[in-house]
Amino acid sequence: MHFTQLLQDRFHEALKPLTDAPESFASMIRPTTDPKHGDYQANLAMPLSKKLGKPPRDVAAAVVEAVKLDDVCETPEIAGPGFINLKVKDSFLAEQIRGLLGDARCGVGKTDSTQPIVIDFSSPNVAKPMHVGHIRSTVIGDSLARTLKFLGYHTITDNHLGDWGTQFGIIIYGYKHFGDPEVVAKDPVPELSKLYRRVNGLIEYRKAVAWVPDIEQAIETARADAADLESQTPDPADAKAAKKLKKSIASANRRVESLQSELESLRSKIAGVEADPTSAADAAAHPDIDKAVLQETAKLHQGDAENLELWKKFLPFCKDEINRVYDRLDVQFDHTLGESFYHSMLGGVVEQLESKGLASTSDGAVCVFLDGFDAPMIVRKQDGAFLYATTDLATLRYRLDEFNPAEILYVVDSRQSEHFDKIFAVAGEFGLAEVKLVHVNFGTVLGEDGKPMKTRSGSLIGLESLLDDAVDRARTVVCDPQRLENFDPPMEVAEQEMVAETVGIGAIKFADLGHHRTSDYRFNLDKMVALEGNTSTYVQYSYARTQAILQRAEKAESDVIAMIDTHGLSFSHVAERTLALSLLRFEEALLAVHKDYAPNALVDYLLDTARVYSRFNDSCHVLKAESEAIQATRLALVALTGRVLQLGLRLLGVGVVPRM
RNA sequence: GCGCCCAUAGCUCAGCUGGAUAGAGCAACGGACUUCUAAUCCGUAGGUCGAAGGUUCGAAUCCUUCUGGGCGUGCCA
Repeated sequence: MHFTQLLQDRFHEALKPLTDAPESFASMIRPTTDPKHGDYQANLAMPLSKKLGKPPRDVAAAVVEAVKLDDVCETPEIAGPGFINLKVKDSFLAEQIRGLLGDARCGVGKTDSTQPIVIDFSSPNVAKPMHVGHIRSTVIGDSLARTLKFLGYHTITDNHLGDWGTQFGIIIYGYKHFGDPEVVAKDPVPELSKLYRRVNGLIEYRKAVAWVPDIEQAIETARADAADLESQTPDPADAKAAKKLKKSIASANRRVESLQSELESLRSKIAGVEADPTSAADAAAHPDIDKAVLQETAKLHQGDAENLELWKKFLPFCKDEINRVYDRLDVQFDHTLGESFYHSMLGGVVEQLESKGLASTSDGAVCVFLDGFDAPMIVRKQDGAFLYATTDLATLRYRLDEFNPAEILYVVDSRQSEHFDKIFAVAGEFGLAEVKLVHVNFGTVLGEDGKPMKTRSGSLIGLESLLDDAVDRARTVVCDPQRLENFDPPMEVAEQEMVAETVGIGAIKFADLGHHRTSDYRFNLDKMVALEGNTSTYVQYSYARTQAILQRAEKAESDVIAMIDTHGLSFSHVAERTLALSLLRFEEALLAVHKDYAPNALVDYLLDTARVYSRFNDSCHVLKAESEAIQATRLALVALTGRVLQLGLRLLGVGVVPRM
């Protein structure tokens, strides 16, 4: 059901005789912001009046006269300068709600489109622990995939794993120097993680040690700059220059502060290693560990038998590690074609670029120079190694050959915008642009302080511990003994755990998806899991209430349909009508998600519908309804609300529980 | 230097291709429970939509300039 579309079609017909651009005016129909103006408003009379040279209210009257709406709407009203206010007829609403009963799709249509949409998302580096930065791509991509698939599109999800990079050099080095083959064979996943952390810690230690003098020097310079600026006396006659000087001083001081905080974090990292006897001994014994790791990586890429064998042996375990997180998040992929899959195709990509005259050698690197970009896209380094731009081009070509998609969505951080601008530009010149390429970019997850989220020591926060925290908090809330007393039969521990997991994981996903993807947002676990507010808990709770009512009434949806067939469906309270209208707007919410690739449209819709339901719940008693006819309508609304909320949450990747 | 993005209530955030009095949640204050789960609902208060111009019937939304902030910027991904 798509009211806006229906109304637009009707107006389109009526506008044909009045203008040669009926669709542009018909598109000026939207839901009202204030219910006193009805349900929908058409704002086309004002702009149209100028074209026709007639007063807008006269134009509105003419349009109202021409448009055929009597089966759908009450008589339109003309208000203010020429707004046409539309109110959907109760009989039409009732008819549509009747149509939703028994419809598993909740009134949402299916597209005819058959050409696939490839969705590239998550794409972590295996062997490295997943961190908070991976939430967004994973959760947004999964939600888009679920939503598009439900809308009828042939979706193909692909997790473009980083499975061929330095992190394997790290593990291989760790295995060769610190690994115990027996222990690794016995318990590979945690052992490999341990090896990764051990070696990576040493590399970071070395980097930190190397950086400290640079940073100290930089602080000196920045301090001197600041002091120099402060010593200048502003010209009192030139207010603008004085202001600019003040600004420069503030900026210089900020720079000093930021460098100092970086220095502090480096020092704490160094102190951490040196305080631990094992780490300190490691650090002393492996002074060139960073270079050695790069050598192990290079050997792997060159096909060194030993390293290749280790890579083949370890990769499945590294995948197990990330799959554990995906299982917990309930995220699946159709394909997991990592960087290693494209390794053999990279040379060919570079050759083709060169033979087509797109690439040229500059400073020993193979570059593609593009109009409108200062820096070239480098596809092969001086040392012969390929870069991610090369892999992305190879991946694009493979996807076109293999899947013949209409669209490819890249759910990747906004900071890579320029990279994708270049990739898309080259794709055009490379003959790979017979497809809509979209960088579905997203902002950064920030901590409480408004800076990118990190632990005190400066490292990124692990994703799994974050999920654990969320579930722990959800548990204390969900398993509050006072609340548990309300349940009959009592809630066993297993059910409590299930509820805590569903609420905790859902809270993180829902909060992430609730923000527009392009904006940065502050991560606040307390707010996400809170009982009050714009949270998944609120929607999940609303769902649980619908199920409680249906259970008490001992009615399945089929029983409700039978009741409606006997009594009909009609509204006796404004809250019923408002809820009905909201339920029928589900399709519009899903199409809005598709349009901007922005799941927050669905989050907003679900919160609004849950809120409307809460009001309905408050003012319209179901079991004590005044008559069986009224009860039939209310039961229908309750059953449909339950299904819409459940389905909507499912498309966000969020689960529900029957009671909480 | 150049490029991209952002600035909306005390706080966290919405605001669709320009529409009527700019919304929600949190926090604050005042109400409603012998509950179909009060994890709820109702009400009050809170805004010069960073600033200034412009486009027009009409601007948070489009354009220009300015201010403040973030990110990116030739061999990491």
